[in-house]
Amino acid sequence: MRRSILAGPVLEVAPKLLGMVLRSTTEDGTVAVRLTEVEAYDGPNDPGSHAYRGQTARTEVMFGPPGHLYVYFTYGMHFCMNVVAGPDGKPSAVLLRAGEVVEGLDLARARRGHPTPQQSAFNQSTPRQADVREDPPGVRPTPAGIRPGPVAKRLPANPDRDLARGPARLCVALGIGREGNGVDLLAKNAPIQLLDGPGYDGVPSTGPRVGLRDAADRPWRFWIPNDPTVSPYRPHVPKKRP
DNA sequence: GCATCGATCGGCT
DNA sequence: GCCGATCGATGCC
Repeated sequence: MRRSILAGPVLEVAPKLLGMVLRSTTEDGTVAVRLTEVEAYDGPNDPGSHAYRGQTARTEVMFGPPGHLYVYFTYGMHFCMNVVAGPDGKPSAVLLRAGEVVEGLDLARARRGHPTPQQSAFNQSTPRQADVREDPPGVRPTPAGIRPGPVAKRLPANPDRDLARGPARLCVALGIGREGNGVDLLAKNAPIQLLDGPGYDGVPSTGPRVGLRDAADRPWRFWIPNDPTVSPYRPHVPKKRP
């Protein structure tokens, strides 16, 4: 992974991050994800960017060189992270919104509070007793003894899909919080690293960024089409007045 | 100072 | 689909 790739215009950098791998190592172990969904934020030209109104203590990392990690805290409980892009001094960044866990699956599951396959009925033919729910009236076993119905529908076919589906989940799966802010992702011994990975050859899908009030019309979200780990689109919703 | 609301998520209806 | 949680950055008086 070369820093010069990240130093270009953020709208060119963002799609290039698709298919790249972010790997994080803590005392608990290593988790790596292949990035499947990102959003571009173009600093002073972009009302949706945290850097739109100039540099603050929170946003100072974005004003530094490309390839560093900008982590921020939001909604009183979540962390989200960006890869700083563009040349030194230009505060553009790419929000990492989702990925597929490709290493450290068990650790990622534990951090996200997902049961391991051994602990649950996921993907097993015989559900444990606690997962069995009462059938609604009218539901009967088929002649083969298989009950279609709420139980089968409530258990997702692939729970691992959700491990890093969404920017805050991605941070949890990788064990990244405040202390990740400012880390140089291209440094040789950094605890969090951006690696070339398999890359992505196809044409990314694009659309408006998720949950923004301002500049909601700019199609600066990029994702790998048909990838199940991409998060669902949500428009901005104004809060209700008391 | 104080009020507002967010680059969200999980639980519940 | 709707709602509440929870805190820090920002903006207005």
